[in-house]
Amino acid sequence: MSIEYVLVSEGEQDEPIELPTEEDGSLLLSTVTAQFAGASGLKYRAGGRLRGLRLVEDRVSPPPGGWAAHRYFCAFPRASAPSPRPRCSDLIVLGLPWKTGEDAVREYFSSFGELLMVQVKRDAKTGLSKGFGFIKFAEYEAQLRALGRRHMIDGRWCDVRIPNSKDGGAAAHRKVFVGRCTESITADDLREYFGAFGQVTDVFVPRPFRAFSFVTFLDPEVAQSLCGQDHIIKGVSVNISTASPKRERDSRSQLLGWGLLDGAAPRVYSWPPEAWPAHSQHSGHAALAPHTPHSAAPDTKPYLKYE
DNA sequence: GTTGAGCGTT
Repeated sequence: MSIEYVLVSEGEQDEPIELPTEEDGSLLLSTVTAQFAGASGLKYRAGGRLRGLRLVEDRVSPPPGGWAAHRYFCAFPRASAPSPRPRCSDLIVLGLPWKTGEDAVREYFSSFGELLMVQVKRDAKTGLSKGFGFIKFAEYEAQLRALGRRHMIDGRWCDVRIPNSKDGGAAAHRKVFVGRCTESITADDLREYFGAFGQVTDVFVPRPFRAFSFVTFLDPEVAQSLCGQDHIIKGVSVNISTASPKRERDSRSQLLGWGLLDGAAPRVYSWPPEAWPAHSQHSGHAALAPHTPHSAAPDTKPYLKYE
């Protein structure tokens, strides 16, 4: 059997390329992938149906009627192939009452799912709790349920977060600094306003009042897209910038982000434009953040977390 | 009044 050329295209609608067969009449998959990187096999349309070609080792066998009877196109591994579920990480529990031990922590969080690990950190000498601990869930869904909402444990609001030591700085790209805040802008205001741009996973408002806040998004691209902009929230023009220490931000890229290097006028954004009567008393957001303490509990912690 | 509390003896 002599070499012949087979018409192969990447997708069914794409322009075909002639690929040479081997002496035995087979077509090497490596010949296919040389032109169509990532292809895992070949298929063709037979009487309205898709039909796959036999593949053994590197050799694709011709269909029963021979290569010339059809045009072929590539099969690719599923992009959304059985995606390995994200693994659970250790989670830090912050703000535990001094009296709370591992038994109470375990009992509380086991309602979210099976726990693989519970620790309450203690002073080595005194044995007294340091007020934080670590947990690990068996199921990622349980981790998602526990993250990003606050937890009332033994009478105190506690936070569950990915430990700083584990997130590799990824959180920084999802977080923005909101400068020029006034005291009238609450965590709920920020969550509602910025929720229009993407899912907000954390809002930090320092207490006592300081003229800034932090807003963390689920999607780092949302956070990055907002950096450098001015927005009007409840009539207040706030400035959004990257959430990193000041001295690390004094760079050309930041100036570019502000639109100050290419001559563009700084823009002021407001979304939605009519949503913020200047003096509205914020209300009715409990449904958005059902676990937010509001005035229900004396809460000395400076920030509110959501979802 | 423009940069956050606290982060793991093994």
